[in-house]
Amino acid sequence: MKGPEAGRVSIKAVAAASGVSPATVSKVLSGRAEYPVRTETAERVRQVARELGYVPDVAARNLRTRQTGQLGVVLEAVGPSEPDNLLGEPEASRAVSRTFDGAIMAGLSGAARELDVPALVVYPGGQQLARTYLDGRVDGLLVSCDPLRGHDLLERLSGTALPVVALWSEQVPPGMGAADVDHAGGAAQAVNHLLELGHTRIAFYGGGQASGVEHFQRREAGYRGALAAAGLTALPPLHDGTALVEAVRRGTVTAVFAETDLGAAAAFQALSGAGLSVPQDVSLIGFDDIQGAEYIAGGLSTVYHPAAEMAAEGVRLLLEQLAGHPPRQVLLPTRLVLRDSTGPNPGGD
Amino acid sequence: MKGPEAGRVSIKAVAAASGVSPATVSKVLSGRAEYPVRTETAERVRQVARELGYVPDVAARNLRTRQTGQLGVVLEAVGPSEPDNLLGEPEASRAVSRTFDGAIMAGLSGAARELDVPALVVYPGGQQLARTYLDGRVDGLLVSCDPLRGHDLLERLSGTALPVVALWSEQVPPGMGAADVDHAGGAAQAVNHLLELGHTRIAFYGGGQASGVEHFQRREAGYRGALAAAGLTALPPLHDGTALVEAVRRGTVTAVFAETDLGAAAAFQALSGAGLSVPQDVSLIGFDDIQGAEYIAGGLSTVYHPAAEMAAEGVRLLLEQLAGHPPRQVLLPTRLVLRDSTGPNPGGD
DNA sequence: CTGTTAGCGCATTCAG
DNA sequence: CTGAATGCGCTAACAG
Repeated sequence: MKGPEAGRVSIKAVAAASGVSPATVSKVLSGRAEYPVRTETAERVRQVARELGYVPDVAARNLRTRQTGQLGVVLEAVGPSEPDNLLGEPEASRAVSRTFDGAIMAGLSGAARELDVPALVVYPGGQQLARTYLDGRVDGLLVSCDPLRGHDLLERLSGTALPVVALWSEQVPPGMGAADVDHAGGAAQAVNHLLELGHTRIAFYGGGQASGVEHFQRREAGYRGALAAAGLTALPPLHDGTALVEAVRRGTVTAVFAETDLGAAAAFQALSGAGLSVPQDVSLIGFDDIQGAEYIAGGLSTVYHPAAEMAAEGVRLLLEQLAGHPPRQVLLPTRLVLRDSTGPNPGGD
Repeated sequence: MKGPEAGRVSIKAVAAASGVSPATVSKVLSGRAEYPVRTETAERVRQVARELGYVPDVAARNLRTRQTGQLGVVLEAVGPSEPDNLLGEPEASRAVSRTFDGAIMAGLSGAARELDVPALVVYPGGQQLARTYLDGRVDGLLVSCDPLRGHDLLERLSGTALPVVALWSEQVPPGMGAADVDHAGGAAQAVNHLLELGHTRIAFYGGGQASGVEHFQRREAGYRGALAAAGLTALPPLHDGTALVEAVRRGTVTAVFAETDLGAAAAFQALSGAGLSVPQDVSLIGFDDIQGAEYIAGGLSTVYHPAAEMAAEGVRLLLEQLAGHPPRQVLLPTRLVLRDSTGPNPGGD
């Protein structure tokens, strides 16, 4: 039984118990080949260490080696107690990140595990505090950017010696890595899908207040780009349910690309409230593939948002930087998820 | 300009620059009253520290003080790369935690910020690895319990000197704190709401495979308890859409309490596919208040699941334990969220 | 009130 | 191949 004393076994105790010096124990347990130790001795030391329940003290190790192996994480959405935003940030922005914080953590954890990062240090201050990330707690920092405010932190960090990778950000100060989702590309996938179904009158549903959110702007840009590439022009964006219903009734639009799945849900609610059906009267496609998307609009066609993959990529990028490579910027590809809310264009065009 | 050299300013440099000894600097910057320092001196030291951009080295501090102020976190859902479960864990279990990991992190972060916890250390190994949490990285550990596997880890941890608080767990080994959601109470709130609307034939929708999940069992128990308290007997549980539709058509049930919001979404889909409407033909209430619940079933009445609050409470409990208080177990109250999927019982009874 | 001394536990020299 | 000596940066004890 190792017992509660396990934490108190130091390298010195192991050394004494196995009849070697602390230095030798350290060499053995470091596992590194550049320290030649007789196999026999090494074996015995390892055995004794195991028996004694030796656990290396990371504080001492960190102090000595001047690094931790740990990566820092700044999450953007830090909970209900976060002070209200002074900039009048649209609610949509926060909702997006709240939706994906779980996925972010999952992606980070998965990558960390695979790449042998012993721990992730989450700074609870979010991006509010100008606190220091340079206190030696971590070797590098992942910043999950607020679409509206993230850049401040990045700017402040850009002068420091701390390697940084931005998540959810395409543009970063020089010297930083970045991983983001290809919002424009995803929007184009959605629009192309509708085009292939024969639709030509395709509207964008969303925008309005939330247009301050860069991701959504890129989605709209992707939508416009895909239409332009097909020789079509974008219709005026639909900002609410009544405008949508009206446009569908008039036959002005036969398909709708919603900014988000939640937007698609709202659109569907307006539509079905007006007696219009999906996809018979109008095709509907969203963006995000949120949990429960299969229950929206009788099974929502949408674009998968690779938040977890992006986070995992961020870990890889940061580790790359720590290994001395120059920072890179990466855009993660989305993927169509087709369910039942999109169908062929019934009309002539 | 502090510049990239900020991290290299040690307490010794500050001492030299302000003409005092390192110890005095330490005393000043510790801010603790038990070390009396002349206000004048203190002022000067602080000033110099600021000018030099001094940042305390946590590794050194941790080594010296034998504590970190940091709290460890073991999240259960650790992403897509998690090795498949050998126990045949129902998908539902994972879905629940994935849904709430974002909320958990938000709650932890918020509480950590308010209570001046400098950082949360997330162990990426999840509950898979038997890795050590005793390496001095953290002063205490929060374990977000897998409904099925969490207890193993808790057992293994219960012999150690590390203070532990379990999240999402009612029963814990002696000596541990715990915070959980009051699933049974929440279910009772839902059922009581239906009873107040005049329903007496109230069915539980869910169970089936997922019945291995303790939380869901407690929800069902709460449902039964509330009915029993009203002098009613529970109906046979409905495990799928067809059973549900049939029961409603027969008039056997007039109201349904679904195990989860996602379950409610599935129920609604089956119902509306069969031409039945909510709440006219049958009232429907869920559990969780997931994002998008307002779009389920035309606005789902449900029970708010205080995951973030539970996590925040966990931080408080752990800090309490670290301060020497005995561990406590806390159940977080749920709250009804009424929307449009529940209505009065139209029938005679 | 302030300075001096002594280590926290480990990883790295450099001798042997 | 192994061991003795050194110090990472800080803070707790004690001496002034």
